[in-house]
Amino acid sequence: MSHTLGIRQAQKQKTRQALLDAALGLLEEQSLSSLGLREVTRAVGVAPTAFYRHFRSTADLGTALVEEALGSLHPMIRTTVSTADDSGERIERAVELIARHVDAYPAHVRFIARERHGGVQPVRNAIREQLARFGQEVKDELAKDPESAGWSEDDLLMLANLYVDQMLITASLFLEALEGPAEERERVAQVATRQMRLISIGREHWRS
Amino acid sequence: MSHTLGIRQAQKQKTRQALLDAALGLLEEQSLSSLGLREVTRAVGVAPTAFYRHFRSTADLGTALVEEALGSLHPMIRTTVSTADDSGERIERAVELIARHVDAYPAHVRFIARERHGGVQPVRNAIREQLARFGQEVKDELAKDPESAGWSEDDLLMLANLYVDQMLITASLFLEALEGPAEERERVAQVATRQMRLISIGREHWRS
DNA sequence: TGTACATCAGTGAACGCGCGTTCACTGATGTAC
DNA sequence: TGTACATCAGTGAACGCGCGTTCACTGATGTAC
Repeated sequence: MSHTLGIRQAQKQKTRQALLDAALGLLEEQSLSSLGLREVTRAVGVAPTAFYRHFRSTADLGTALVEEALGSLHPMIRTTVSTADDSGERIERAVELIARHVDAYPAHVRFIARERHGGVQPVRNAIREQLARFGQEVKDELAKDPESAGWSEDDLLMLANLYVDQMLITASLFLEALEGPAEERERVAQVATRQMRLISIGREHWRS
Repeated sequence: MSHTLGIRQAQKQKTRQALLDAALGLLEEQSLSSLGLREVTRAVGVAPTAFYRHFRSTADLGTALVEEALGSLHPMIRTTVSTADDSGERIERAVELIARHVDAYPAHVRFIARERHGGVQPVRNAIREQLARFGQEVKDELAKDPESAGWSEDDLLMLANLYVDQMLITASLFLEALEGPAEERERVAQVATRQMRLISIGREHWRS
């Protein structure tokens, strides 16, 4: 039998989500360090003081947004990296996946790109931790690949982080291209694919 | 004969520079989009209204900081990329150069990393333009290299931008390591060197 | 060189405004019996 | 099922404060003769 939340709990979660959504919208045009608590509650339509029932501060809300933006991506990344088909196709599929993710969640991607080096330390730390997890996970999947025979753990992690950084750069370029014509997005996809391919060629010929 | 600035002009430039310096200091712990004009003037010790004699807004000050942070780097990058010696040594020298630059100008590097995707559009644009110039310049130098025979202009630019992005990532990692122990900085240098080397290996075996 | 006037970087008072945070509250929901 | 009490998400008034911007000003520097 499914556990139904009480009415009170359900309403609270709804308000909390509304605050997160409103904040994410406002953050398209500013940084977290200038986001005001009153702005957020005004956008939702609740009293400023209601904010404190859910978050200690806007920085606290920011770390919740990091979890929302990156927390659910881990399985997706694992399967994308691990799927064993032709290396060239795998890269094209990865780039395609990034493009679709940026289309579907532009505000989340923008938030991560912006706050990764932003002015709010707890949020930077939360993002860094998530990206480090991505790095480890990509490393784990790469390790299973026969191509990784003879690779040290350090070198595998070095390569994994190179891929992760490259994915982020690509996502951020797709984001910029969202407002432009479709050709621009196609150009970004082609450049990203060739860069990933070049890295993969480097991997094939690597001797530690 | 050298042209001496009038006393008035000299004093004005001095105040302007003091505003830029103070802003850069304040931006170590926040984003430009939350930097207040009064904060800056207070830090310098002038009246808030004096700000308007030099900048229209904090966004305007931001674009001036972009020029200060990146404008003088073009010759340095050109010579680093173009110097023709062993490829492995060139990479080590480049990483070393980045490390020293981060040591010498940590606040400038932080500012660029933070505002590249920050909440102030004119500043993002100014940074994008400077980085695009870096990409073109690196491409020009790579083109002179005998290794680039048979490479299309597009592929050379793709590779050049890969190097530029990699330099930025490396600079940002050195920045984080600044507060840590010396071993951490050494680790960053080694990882960055190997990543650059892997990219260069990819370059050697690239077939368009 | 000296004088009379123009320029303009920096001042200081004043303004209206939105901010984060506190506090006691209300009334719907939850719980014990 | 009905009743009496507890919980707690959201309210609304109030606070002191710093913000960006305006304006007329001052007095050192610059310029014309």
